[in-house]
Amino acid sequence: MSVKRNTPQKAAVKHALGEATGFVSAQQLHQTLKKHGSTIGLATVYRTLADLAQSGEADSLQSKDAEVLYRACTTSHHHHLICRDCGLTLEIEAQKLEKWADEVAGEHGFASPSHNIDIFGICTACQAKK
Amino acid sequence: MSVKRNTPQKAAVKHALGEATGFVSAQQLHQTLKKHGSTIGLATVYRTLADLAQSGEADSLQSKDAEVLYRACTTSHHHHLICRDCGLTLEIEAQKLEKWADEVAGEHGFASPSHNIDIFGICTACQAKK
DNA sequence: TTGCTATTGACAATCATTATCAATAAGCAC
DNA sequence: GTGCTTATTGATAATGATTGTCAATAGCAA
Repeated sequence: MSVKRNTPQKAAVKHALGEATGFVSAQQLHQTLKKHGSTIGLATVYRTLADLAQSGEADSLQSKDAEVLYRACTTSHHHHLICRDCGLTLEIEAQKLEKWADEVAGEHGFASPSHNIDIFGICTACQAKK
Repeated sequence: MSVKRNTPQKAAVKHALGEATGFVSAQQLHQTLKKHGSTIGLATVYRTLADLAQSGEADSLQSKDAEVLYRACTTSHHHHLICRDCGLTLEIEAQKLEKWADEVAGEHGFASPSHNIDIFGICTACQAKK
């Protein structure tokens, strides 16, 4: 049960994640930080992101090619509407859905239900670009 | 535009996938096939699974630790209710959901909507084991 | 300031997946 | 059946994200 410490590295990762527009990978974040002069280590970026995801300060999501993407978010439960082109992300509230998912699980006798729900599409800006 | 050929290897992968109870990884499937005496190569298992997923004969899903899991399925669109313990999987129909997802996308101006929806829980059998 | 130890960063190790490529074998015409 | 074309296979190397290791560093409480 270790006590957490505040370090400039953690602050930097947190800040960089907040600046990003959509979901970003640990690798991308590391590149960005280095471009801005940071000497932060790649492993530290991974560790910090894992912590943030753990504590609910960031959402994570698997991309198509087997890398994990992260994004700063509100701590309340929500889902995402994500642009397949530019990665723009909107947070979606869906009380109805939560209820539906839990009901479906209950109907089949499943306990401790949880779910993954993400919607993808092409945002208006990216549509205009074509 | 190559013409597909039927090979015993493809049939074996397809059969093994059908035998599996829930989602399995390419690695697991390869182990299983070898245990049953097959000399199939790992790369072939990967290739065949990718083809099946492409053609809609199998569903794929990302597990927590960055591996892709596959499962034989009906070709119509559906979602899954998956046991976190034993991997038991049920297919779920949800017209309401499809509609809801498309509506949400439309409301925000997103085109060509698609979605990932999976529900997890502990099935009755696994609850009983505790 | 001092001491304890959480944290860091460079690098090695792991692991799933993909690419390479020579050898094999489907499918087809005859 | 025979022979030809080329899709497919399987062994292995290569890739790339992520995690483990460990000595050095630096929070933070006293």
